[in-house]
Amino acid sequence: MTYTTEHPPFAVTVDLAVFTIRDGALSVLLVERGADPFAGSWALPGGFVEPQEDAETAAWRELLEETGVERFEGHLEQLRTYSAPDRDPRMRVVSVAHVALAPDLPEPSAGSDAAEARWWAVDDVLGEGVDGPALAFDHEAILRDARERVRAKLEYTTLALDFVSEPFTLPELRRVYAAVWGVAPDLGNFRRKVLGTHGFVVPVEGGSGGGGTGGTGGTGATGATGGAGRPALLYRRGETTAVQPPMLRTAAD
Amino acid sequence: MTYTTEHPPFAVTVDLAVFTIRDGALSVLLVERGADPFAGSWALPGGFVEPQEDAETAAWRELLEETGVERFEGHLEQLRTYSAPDRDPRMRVVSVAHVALAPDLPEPSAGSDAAEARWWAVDDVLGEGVDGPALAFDHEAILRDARERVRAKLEYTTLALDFVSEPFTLPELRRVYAAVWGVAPDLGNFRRKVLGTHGFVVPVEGGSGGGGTGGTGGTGATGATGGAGRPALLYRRGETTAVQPPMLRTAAD
DNA sequence: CTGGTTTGTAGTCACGTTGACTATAACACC
DNA sequence: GGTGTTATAGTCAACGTGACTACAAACCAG
Repeated sequence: MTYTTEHPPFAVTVDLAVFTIRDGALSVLLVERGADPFAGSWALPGGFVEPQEDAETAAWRELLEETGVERFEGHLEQLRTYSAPDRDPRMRVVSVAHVALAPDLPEPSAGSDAAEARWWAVDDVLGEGVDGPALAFDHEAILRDARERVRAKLEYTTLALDFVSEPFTLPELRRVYAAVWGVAPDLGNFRRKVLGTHGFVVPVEGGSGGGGTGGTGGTGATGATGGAGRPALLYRRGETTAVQPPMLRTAAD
Repeated sequence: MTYTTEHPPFAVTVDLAVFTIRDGALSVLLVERGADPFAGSWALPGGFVEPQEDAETAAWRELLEETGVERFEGHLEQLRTYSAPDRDPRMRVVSVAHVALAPDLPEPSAGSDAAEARWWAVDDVLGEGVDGPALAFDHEAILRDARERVRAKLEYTTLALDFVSEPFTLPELRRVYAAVWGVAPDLGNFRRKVLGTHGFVVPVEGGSGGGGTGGTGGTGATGATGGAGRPALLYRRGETTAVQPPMLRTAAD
């Protein structure tokens, strides 16, 4: 199909930096490109915005398609728009990049047009002198911006909650911060801040993490570590989305 | 001229929320639309992105055209992209909105395609039950987002410096915060914060604001108030761009 | 079932920053 | 040369943080 316009022709796409925590590491979903340009390279998932949808809708659609999940529990927000004239050698493409956060998702199906899709530890992609894959287009810059956005928002919002599934434990939540920032926040101070910020988390009625006495149904999904140590209490997310004053990251990376 | 593509055809534009402080009020540059749709309404300045430029370049170009100045001393950054399918009744237009800040600029020339262009106090445009003009398209939402961006960034960056021209006085700078936030920060605390943040401002050698003794050339541009009171010292901007911990706004509006 | 280990929980304390004020200095204008 | 206006300097209690130490609870191995 072809179209005609009286204005400079642009293609508008969305690109997605989908983050999750896997094995204690901040990870991002990448797809291997099957066609030129950059065939064989890895790229952020994305696609064209359809005529009747806005960028966010397109991002949600691509997200569902690429991750293969039916119902996405998580967070999606616009990052910024990348519009360098030569960012795609084929044509003029303006891309509205988005950031998505999710609790541990299943290994993606290699579906659609991508040759393959998998999770990569972000440090393996952006790290200095690491084995990581080269990213297509300007996706490395996008990924960097996206990671910085997530790091920053963890400070002054409750965004970390979107990385865990309910109910969760405080140690689980703390591991999110550790994965994203590269250093774990101080244990005691972290508890004080999270529990002291009204509406950040709410305790689950009589819920203890371990498989111990009660057995109210908790199968043991609690401990990411599973085994030893005192079981933690269970929590759900509260109403609050802002953390004021912010929880500052302790430097690293 | 017409173009053909094999992808859904989009027009890509930039819209600009250009802010300045005029008469102690945060003001924005609006143009009156001369043609339909929304003929007679006011709108944010903007225009099409040309084939060989990126969005930021286009924004700079439009900024110079619309304000009529040759050299723009100020700040320009991308806000976010607005892409609702029906935001422009004529065709599919995706707009990359930008925020620009500048010291008091001259009254704009009504040049180019706009019927008229002038500064509006933002409170007259966004205020409840005020006389202000109705904005075209989704420009009211963009303006709201833009104002919030500026308000927020004043807290944790030295962005306020882009509203004053050098050399400036601390009271001048404080009036910027007052205009943007709607309330003036406490005088003493403001001085402590600005002067105590290394690299926020640097004193001008032997520069006193008033027209008093020295007369080093200072014509009296210093005092926005001009007249009475002890003249303030002059400063220039420092190297720092971040304010950590942030200077919190004291609520209002 | 007992000891060791692991992990979570509770509480302390010095330090820095803020927010609210009070007092003083310097100039312009009348 | 007063007099009012505006800038500058300094004080003090309250709060939140960062860094630690002590304590409690459960799992696992032997």
